[in-house]
Amino acid sequence: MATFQTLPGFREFYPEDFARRNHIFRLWRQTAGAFGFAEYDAPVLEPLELYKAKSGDEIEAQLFSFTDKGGRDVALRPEMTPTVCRLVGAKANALKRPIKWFSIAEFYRYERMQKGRGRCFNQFNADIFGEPGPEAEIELVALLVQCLCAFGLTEQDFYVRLSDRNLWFYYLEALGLDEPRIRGVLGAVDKYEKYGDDAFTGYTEQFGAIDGAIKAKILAFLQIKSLAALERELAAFSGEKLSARLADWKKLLRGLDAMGLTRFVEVDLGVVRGLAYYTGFVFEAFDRKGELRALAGGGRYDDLVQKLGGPALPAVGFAIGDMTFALLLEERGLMPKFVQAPDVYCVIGGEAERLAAFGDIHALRAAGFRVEYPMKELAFGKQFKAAAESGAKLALIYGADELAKGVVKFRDLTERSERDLPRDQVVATVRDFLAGA
RNA sequence: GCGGUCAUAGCUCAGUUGGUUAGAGCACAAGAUUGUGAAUCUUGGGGUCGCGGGUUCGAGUCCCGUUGGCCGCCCCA
Repeated sequence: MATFQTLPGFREFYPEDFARRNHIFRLWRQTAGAFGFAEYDAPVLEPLELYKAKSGDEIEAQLFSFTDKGGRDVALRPEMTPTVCRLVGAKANALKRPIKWFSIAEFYRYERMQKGRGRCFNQFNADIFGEPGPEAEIELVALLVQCLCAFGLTEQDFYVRLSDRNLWFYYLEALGLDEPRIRGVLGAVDKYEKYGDDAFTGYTEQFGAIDGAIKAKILAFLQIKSLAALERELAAFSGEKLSARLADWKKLLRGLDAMGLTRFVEVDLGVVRGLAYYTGFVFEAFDRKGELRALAGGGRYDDLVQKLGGPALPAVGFAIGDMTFALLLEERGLMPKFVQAPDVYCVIGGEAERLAAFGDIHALRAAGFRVEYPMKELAFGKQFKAAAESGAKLALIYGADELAKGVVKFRDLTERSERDLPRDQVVATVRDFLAGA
């Protein structure tokens, strides 16, 4: 047993693990590129104050934070949003709108481990700045869906729940609640799915028992699962805010429908999401079976760039975590097996032949081919076995007989056929063979 | 922060009411095999039984503590 262990909740990526991670990152990156998002990155270590400013002092308990040698209070980043707000805020006036950015980065949270949650994880983050209308949400929900579909997941595997903090706010306002009570109700709404009526306990303690008629309206609103139901419910209310909001909903859902994404999206006003900085549409992706933690989450946060010292700038964003996502891929059998197979395996007779082979090996590698050979002298039988196991498509055989004739033996490992090949044609022949394969 | 559960080889695990030098399969390595393919056979390396303490003539086994894993609660940006 090793003397030193990894810190709790941290992960090590052996080559097979790293290949899986790369696969995920590669498809996310490719998908974001297709949607016209530009990639960025930023420091892993940030001023502690950046996160306190966004989330309040309590956040420190869940951060890897410490004082550095210069006396600065710092924290390993637990999320990307404050950082990207700073980046965008600092150059907002010079950036072409809309600003569509994404990142794939590692984050740290000082939390207890659970299935799908560790202290160190990766997230894909995508954000759009400078677009106040639901056009930004359309783009991001579409990107979110495609970031999952790119791996072969379908509407059978996951769905996106769509909700709206603004709509709740305007609705509860129309029911005559003041702002503190609205926040109290939203807290209850967020918990309702899990706790039922007990979700209102906190509200009752703070504000007294909620009016029965109002509670009934709230519970009815919470059940709304479609645009049609929403329109019916709001028909009884007048007011510009609510009708403008309804128009946004129509635009959003029509846009998603036109992209063919309706089958992935569900209206579900029960989703409010914990943190209070969201200001409009919010959305979360879940596995259909409901066995895993949320796959992704996001929403609109129009006030945050300004709150963190930048100009007023509307923003929407979401993040996909890699841990739950990888669990889902494994569960659905969508995680490929990765083998790092060379293109060419060289079989080498002895030390003299090895020196001859080295020239070709390096030339092939310089030409971009993946070439392997045994580092130690091995019987031919073993070498052919190794060549077959390596997954290489062809073997080059450097034996004394061949080299005496100025050739190498070129063996197609799939066909099990061989022919002699003049030394000076090795690179060109390998290129032709692999291009045809 | 709280609770449950587990910890023996790289992996999966066995190990009897406490009793000699802790085992198997897989994996890895060597040989059979000095020029041709995932087989077979033989052999080998690899363990302070998570760590520390206690009970005992004797602890992988029983007790206490601790660290870590997994699962759940709180939280979830």
